[in-house]
Amino acid sequence: MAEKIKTVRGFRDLLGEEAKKYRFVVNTVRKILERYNFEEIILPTVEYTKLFTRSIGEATDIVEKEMFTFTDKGGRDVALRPEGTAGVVRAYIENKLYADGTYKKLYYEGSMFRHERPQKGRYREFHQIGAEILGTSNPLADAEVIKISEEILKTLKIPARIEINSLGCKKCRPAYREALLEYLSSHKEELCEDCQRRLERNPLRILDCKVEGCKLIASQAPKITDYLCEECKTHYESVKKYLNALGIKYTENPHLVRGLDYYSKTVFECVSEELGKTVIAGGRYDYLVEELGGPPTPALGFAAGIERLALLVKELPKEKPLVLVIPFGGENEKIHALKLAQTLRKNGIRVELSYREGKIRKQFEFANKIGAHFTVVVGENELKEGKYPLKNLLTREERKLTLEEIVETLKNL
RNA sequence: GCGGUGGUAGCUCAGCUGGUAGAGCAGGGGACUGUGGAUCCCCGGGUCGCGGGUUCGAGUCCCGUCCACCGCCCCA
Repeated sequence: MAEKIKTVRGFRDLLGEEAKKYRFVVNTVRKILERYNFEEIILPTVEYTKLFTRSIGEATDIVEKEMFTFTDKGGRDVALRPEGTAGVVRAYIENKLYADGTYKKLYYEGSMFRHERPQKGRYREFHQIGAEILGTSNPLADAEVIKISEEILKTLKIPARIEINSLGCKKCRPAYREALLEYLSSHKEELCEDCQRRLERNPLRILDCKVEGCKLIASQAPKITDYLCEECKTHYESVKKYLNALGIKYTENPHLVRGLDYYSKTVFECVSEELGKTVIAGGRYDYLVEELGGPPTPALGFAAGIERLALLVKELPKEKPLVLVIPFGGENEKIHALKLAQTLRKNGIRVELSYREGKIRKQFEFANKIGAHFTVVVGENELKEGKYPLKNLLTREERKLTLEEIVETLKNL
């Protein structure tokens, strides 16, 4: 045998149940988003590397070590997208979607790439479905984005807690940062190695550290919510008021910070206890559009990890019952079965025509193996009589029916 | 990127201190020539992840490497 070629590390096939669950998640989320009047945007997979370094932040792990970057044959410095928001914002600016003076609601879906250590629920190619609202600072939008996330989880029957926080804005964050830095510096010696490094680069992340000692220090740290400016405080209060009005259960987590630099004001995460991982996350990014060369435009959005959600889907919607049409005999019977199968399919029935040869017993074993619910045998007797035995494999009950009667019986199951 | 565990048949795994592979399930056929999941009988199938080393001899020991899983970092 020739050398077997395998998938590249961190890349994989989705098939069978996994593929079905994946599709179920995507279809469910799409339906919800379209009910909220989001429009789909189909984005390129490859963008200039600069788009991501500028949006996500130079000092983030994603940019520092996780991007799939390469130079194309024209010498362009490009990358496989590690997330979707940057692309949407780029498209928003490039296509001048701000021109009509309203806000835009867009959703996308597709592969994202991050060169990380693979694990269950974490691959180098993974899929997200996300939505963005560009051009509004109204806290109603923040509440609705969180509402959508909750609705996704509820519809998929996935338990997850919703955590929210506010990261403030350009006005209030610097003061907080300073206070935090001052507090953390006074405890520098007690922090873990990573956090000592973070102190310089991204002190906010220390709040999120999992090391016990750091957690303790973090728990005493000044809270961003105590430092919010009037505007941010009002905004945050409004968001919470709307969430309460919608009956959404959430917990405030003053230590919730996100890994991407572009967030401001509202941030949130939906965390699955079972997975121990975040399944949906998002927030507001009021400066990103401007930083990427567009007009000042407040915006927000979220992204859902499709595989992570799929991993938590326990039950799939019922499929149409499968009918196995079994030709039994020679060429005449095969041709008859071939046409009979078409008639059933034309009526919306899911039909497999058996290509299997041999004894009738083997045909029924085959029917079981492929999970058929019904069988129809097309043999010599049937051609003579014009009636076919429709058998329900679960109840083992069999009735001789005409083709029309079979169609009538199966059509609406 | 760091640490840990593991890779033997399609699947789950056994294989003691080195002596050139085995079970269960699955698969194919038959008992049973137009009716299935049971039972019995028979059968096929493996470069023991890959490469190197030690050895008369390596699935077994050593080194490297790849892959998977778990934890960390980080994240959807």
